[in-house]
This record gives sequence, C-alpha cells and structure tokens, in this order.
Amino acid sequence: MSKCEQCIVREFSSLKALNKDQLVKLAGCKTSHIIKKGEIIFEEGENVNGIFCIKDGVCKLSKLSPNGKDQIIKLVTKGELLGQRSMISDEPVNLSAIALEDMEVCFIPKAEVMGFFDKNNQFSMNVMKVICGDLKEADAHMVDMAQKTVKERLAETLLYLQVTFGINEDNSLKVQLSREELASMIGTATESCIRLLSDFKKMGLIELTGKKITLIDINKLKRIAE
Amino acid sequence: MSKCEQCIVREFSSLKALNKDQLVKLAGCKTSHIIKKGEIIFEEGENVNGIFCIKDGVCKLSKLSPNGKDQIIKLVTKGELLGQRSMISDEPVNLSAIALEDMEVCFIPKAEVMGFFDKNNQFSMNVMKVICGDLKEADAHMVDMAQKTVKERLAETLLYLQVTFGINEDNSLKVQLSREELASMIGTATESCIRLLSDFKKMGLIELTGKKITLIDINKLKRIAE
DNA sequence: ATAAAAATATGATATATGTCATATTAAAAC
DNA sequence: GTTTTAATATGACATATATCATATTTTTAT
Repeated sequence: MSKCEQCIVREFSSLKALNKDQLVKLAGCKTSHIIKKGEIIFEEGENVNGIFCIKDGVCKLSKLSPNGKDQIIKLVTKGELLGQRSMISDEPVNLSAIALEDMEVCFIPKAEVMGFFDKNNQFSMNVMKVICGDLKEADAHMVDMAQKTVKERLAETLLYLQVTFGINEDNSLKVQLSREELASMIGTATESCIRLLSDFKKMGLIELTGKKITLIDINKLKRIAE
Repeated sequence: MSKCEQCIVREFSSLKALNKDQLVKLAGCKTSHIIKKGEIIFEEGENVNGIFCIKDGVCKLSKLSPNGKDQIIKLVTKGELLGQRSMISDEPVNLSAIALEDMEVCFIPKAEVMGFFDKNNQFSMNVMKVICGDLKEADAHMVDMAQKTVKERLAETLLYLQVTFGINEDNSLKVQLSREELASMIGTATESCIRLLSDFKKMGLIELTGKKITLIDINKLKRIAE
C-alpha cells in the first residue's frame, strides 16, 4: 500500500487541499489498480460509489447514443479525478471510462471523499472549480459540434491532442487513437474521418505512418480549426 | 426591498439551504430588477461579480460561435440561479443571458454568496449538485448534437419545451421562440428549421398558428426524437 | 510462417442540410 | 390606414457527410 503523501499526481488534483492527517487516512482506505489498455474502468449506468484518481495513463469517457454509436466526450489523464459528478449527484455514472493505454489508478470510497467535503472547504472548492471547468468546456464543445464542419472539428481535435498529451520523439501524437475513436471524438463516421485525414495528408498538414499521426503545418491546421 | 424569507422561488434554488439569519442578510444586500423581453442580463466575456436569482420569466443562455452564429445552450427559468459557474471559477461569464419574456431577477453580490459557501455546507452541496446536473445535461446534449439528425433534434426540442415550460390554454407552447432562436437551439440554419416545422405540420405532428406552435401527436414526435 | 480477422483506405452514390433567391405574411412605424 | 420593415415560408441548387461496397494494409491467432 503506497502512501498518498508521497504521490506526485496528488498535487495536480483537488486532493492537494488535504492535510497530512487526511492523507494518511486516505492512504489507508484507497485501493490501487493496474488497468490494461482497452479495459473498462466503469460503464454508463453503473454505481461506482467512489472516485478514481489517475496516477498514470489516459482513458476515454464515452456515452452511447440511441443510434448505437459511441461518442467520446472527453479524454482524461494523470492527475485528474474520475467519477466526481456521479458521486456528488448520488447517481449512476452517465459515462463509460475505458483505458486508452495501460493505466495506474487509485479508487477512493465515497464515504471517505464525502468526509473531506464536510471537513475541508478548500477541497470542496477545488472540486467545484474542476466541475465548473468541465461545464465550461462542455458548453464550448457543444457549440463546436453544432456549428463547425467535420473538417474544422478534426483540425481542432488534432491540435487539442498535441497540446494536451504531447508528442513522441518522432513528433507523432502521444495518444494513440484508432480512426474509429478519432471519428467518435469529432462526431462523424469513421470513413469520413479517414477520408479527411487523407486530405490533410495530401495538403501537407499532417503525416500518417500506420497508426501514428504527426502534425506538420500547425498554423494551417489552426486556420482550418478557426 | 422585498424580503427573501418570503420569496417562494427561493425554495426551488440552492438558496433553500440558508437559515433565517442568512436570509435576512441576503435581503439586505440583494438588488431587484425588472428585465424586459429581449434585454441582456449579461454578455459573454463580462465580469458579473455575483449571481442572479430568477424570480419570474425565462431567458436563454447563448454562446457566439467563431462563424458568427449564436448557439443557445440552455433555457433558464424561475427558481434557478444564473452565473454560478463563472463566480466559482472566478472568470468572466462564458455565456450571454437574454430575456425571452419580461423577467424579475435579484442580483446577489459575489462576496455574499462566497460567505455562504464557507458557512453553510448544505448550500455548497446544493450548488455543486446543480452544476453537476448541468454537466450531465451538457454531455447528453453534446451527444445529441453529434449523433442525431436535425429532424430528431427538432422533435426532441419541441417535446422538451412542452415538458419544461408547459402549454397555454390553447395547448400551444408557453415559451415563444422565433424560428431563428429555435434553429439556434437545435443547431441548424433557420431555413432548415422552418422547413422541418412545415414537414411536421404536413405530417400532422404539430400545428402552426403564427408564432404559436402546438404539439399534436406527442407519441410520434417521441418516436422521431428516439 | 501462414491464415484469419480487423483496421485502414478509397470509390460510388444517396441524402441531409446549408445557402441564396424570392415570395408571402405578420409586425412595427409613421 | 398605409407604408416600411422584419419574420416566416418555399423553391432551386450546391455541398458536406453518411452509407454501402470493396480493396488494401496491418494486426492477431494458429
């Protein structure tokens, strides 16, 4: 059982507000988990009864549309907490979380977290700010979905992936998404996504090497994304 | 200066957690305002420095897209609070609020509300739950935008308007939206919206009398909306 | 290593939706 | 009441995107 006190990613989450005593207590009740790429952390409709603190790796949060297609709402990575919304609302989770790469996560039971809400105002405030940030992001994302073309959204998403998750030594995007997943992020058909990627390649904006995507002409991509 | 203690709509908002003393203090620092249909309560990018409590009327929350079109994110009505997100994030508001009908609102300065956060955990929790609800709604809305057709979204929106804001004695929708506003809610061109309304009318799903819209075949509308 | 399966790519085509033009109706101004 | 303006409606057309079919490449299983 590793100590939360020494956990670096804690500093990047709302948990940074906890004091020493609270961290020791936290370490005593949390459970650590290794999650393999492709594995499900939780699924839409499930009762999670706690939150996950992501120590390493990236996962996708997705929601099933009535038409049977999955829509990726958000990617979440180390330092972020998972399942806060449903815990606070006291409802089943509204999204599924699936690992995009091998992950390390800790699970903190609901009772523990709710205790922090009562005793630590700064922690409450931190959580609130994160959720408010998510809400602002969701609003902006919604406008994009409603008003932008698929091409604009693809350019925007590629830039987002680079800025948020960085690049490998060969300059390719660090997060590896299948074409289907990328399509599901921008809200389009897989074929349309593939076709536009090919177009971008022909225009010299990106390079495609197998699954790897490398952004070449960032400025032009920005102009397309608006 | 009316007393918050006796205000009925308070009971429907997060403010219901306040005790007598807090309500008296609140009444002393809030300001009441009459806002005429079409008037702006606040605009995207503005610093609001407080929250609005809606006593009566409905307003739209909208966001300007880079392409110059307005997207309506949400309609808000009596009993709800406005501007919580930006106050908590300590940022300018990310949405504009414009009255759809004559409104009565009270403005509560930031300092006052932040004090409640500190001293009243139930109030904090209420606010958090509201924002979590908004976030869940926003996620669902986003999936709709990405995956549903305009026709499905129109049917869904008409049903939403009826369920949420009710009908007049003649069964027509109570909230009066222009075709442009309706289009801006479902994220489409005004002409497309008008065309689909005409289609719905021809199919006997709705009735159009001037600006008034009356839902006729609810079940079929539900089936279209999925 | 070879076969089977899955992912990626591309073509052909259908369809939904946006855009521009113009008519009609309703609302506002005078 | 008449004129002016704005909102609603409809037509014609362009275009983005989805869908279905099929080829090619990559990954997985045997």
